[in-house]
Amino acid sequence: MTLPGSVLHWFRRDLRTADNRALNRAISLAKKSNLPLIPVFFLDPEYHNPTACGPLRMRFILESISALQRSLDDKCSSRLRVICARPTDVFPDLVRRWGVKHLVFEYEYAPSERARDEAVVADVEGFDVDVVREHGFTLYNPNVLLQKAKGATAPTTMSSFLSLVDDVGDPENPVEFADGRQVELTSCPDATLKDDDKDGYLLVPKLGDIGYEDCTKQTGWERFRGGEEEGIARMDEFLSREGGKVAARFAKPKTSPAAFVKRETTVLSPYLALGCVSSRVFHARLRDLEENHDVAEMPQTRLWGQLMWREHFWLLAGMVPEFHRMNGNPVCRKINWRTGDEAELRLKTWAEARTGYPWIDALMMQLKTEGFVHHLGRHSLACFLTRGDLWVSWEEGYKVFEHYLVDYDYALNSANWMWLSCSAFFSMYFRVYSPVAFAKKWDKEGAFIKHYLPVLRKLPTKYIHEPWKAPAMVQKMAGCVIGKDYPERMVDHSKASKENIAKMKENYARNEYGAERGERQHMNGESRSSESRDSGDGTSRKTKRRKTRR
DNA sequence: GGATTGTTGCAAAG
DNA sequence: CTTTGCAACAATCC
Ligand SMILES: Cc1cc2nc3c(=O)[nH]c(=O)nc-3n(C[C@H](O)[C@H](O)[C@H](O)COP(=O)(O)OP(=O)(O)OC[C@H]3O[C@@H](n4cnc5c(N)ncnc54)[C@H](O)[C@@H]3O)c2cc1C
Repeated sequence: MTLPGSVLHWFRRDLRTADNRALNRAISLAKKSNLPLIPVFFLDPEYHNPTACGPLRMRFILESISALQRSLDDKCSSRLRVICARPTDVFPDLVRRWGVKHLVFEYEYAPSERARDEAVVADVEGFDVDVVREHGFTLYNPNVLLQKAKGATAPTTMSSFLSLVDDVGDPENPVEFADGRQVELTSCPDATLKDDDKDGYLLVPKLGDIGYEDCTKQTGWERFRGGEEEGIARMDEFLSREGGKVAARFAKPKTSPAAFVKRETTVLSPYLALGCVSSRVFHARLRDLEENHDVAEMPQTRLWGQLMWREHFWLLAGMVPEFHRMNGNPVCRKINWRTGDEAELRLKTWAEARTGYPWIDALMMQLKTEGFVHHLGRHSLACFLTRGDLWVSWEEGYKVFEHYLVDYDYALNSANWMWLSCSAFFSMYFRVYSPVAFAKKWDKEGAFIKHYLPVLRKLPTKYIHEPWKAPAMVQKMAGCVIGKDYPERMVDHSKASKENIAKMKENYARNEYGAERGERQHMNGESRSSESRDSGDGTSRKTKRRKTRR
């Protein structure tokens, strides 16, 4: 049974009904042409598999699409279809099956998603399908920013990005669901719904259905629930703390990485990463807030600025090839990270929270049990793995974060790992986080450490940051013998960090980058101008840059 | 071309 | 409690 026609809205990182321009377009097209709206989400084995995507993030995604399904049922009586397949494998069939006339979706900017979208668009080309795309994941259409940018290239520092934003002005205002209009759409014929039901499209699968162990039995850890309503509620709650004063005086480096009962940042990142909350809605709320309160903080550190970091990194991620890797990435310094068995072993020890440094291991436990770590906690983890202590490539850390974080985001994860490893954006490599001193600064009493590392709970506070210093008797009394109940330190931080600073110096002196740095073009599918092709001397191009000194 | 700037370190010395 | 070494960094702004 094929439908005479339909409008397909493909949900990806826009799992919301509010301020969803693409969805609004789909709805108005359906209305105008009297066709049913068919919303679809793909559980794509390329992304939604237990290797790349851990159970906490998977659960968050499933919760978000469940919430979306309910919301769409209520708001426009259009059932969200959830299809377990690669979009490129099934799109032609779906177009035939539903007689798709219009395919609508929001742009994504990461290369693999871009490639997938191009493939799908090519697939449906032969079917006379009108493909409609909107920008909505970020505050700005990247091309609008690039048009105003110097030399049409993305800025690489925050201050120049901010002046660009200043030039361009505020982003477009958020829009209401269905542009605030009444929604009465042509309903989908029962026969079609029946077919879709038979194929299992009408229900959101459970974790167990798609090859995951159920992790919902874990208790005692903070649980971040997916969904648009949850995200909006979280935003509202944060912005109303002390009548907005908390948000108004927000200063990122002053928020505590050790706060776990009540978080000191918004924890909107997972909602922004999946589009449960629109960045433009958040932005508009912050603009409001700043009009009604005195805000003294620097742009970079106040709450509004956090969204600018996101915007900044997404603009770059759409321009820079191999943004999530060192090789082939023109903004990333080439650094001789450790390789081989020793690198494997170190990575494993770090990832299994067995470094022997309570602060680092507690943070890793927080990552694994909750899928979220405060920004400065991520700094500690990332610095330790890379330039601080272990000298293991940031790409390995990236993958571990991708797996465990509920807020995993291609651009933000890449950019921040490069930042922390002094591979890009930040270069003062002698500023090294100490796993002991930094812990003492933020987690003086060790409450955070004890919460996430129960084995250390009975240890006197005096030794909580450096348990190896506790006398044997004290260790025994606390039921925490070093080398038995809790591991020996894997490295001596003061020794390792000094060696690594010296190595950094050598690596910086080589002045090599992952690729030649030249003109770049945003890879967002609108192909603004004809491609500038390299003349064919491909491999011989040096990745060394002119040195200014020495 | 030279000065300025850069979200968020640490430990030791004065 | 402030300054300095770590080591001279890159990008941008005039
Ligand atoms: C090694 C490392 C890896 C990271 N990986 C990710 C990731 O995969 N996904 C992710 O969302 N964030 C990542 N971050 C950035 C940052 O730590 C988180 O965005 C932030 O901690 C989320 O908490 P929040 O929502 O409470 O932030 P808030 O301080 O409340 O900020 C609000 C929003 O601003 C944006 N934002 C905040 N900090 C940054 C930043 N440094 N860079 C870019 N955007 C920012 C986020 O969208 C965030 O939700 C990473 C940071 C580091 C150091």
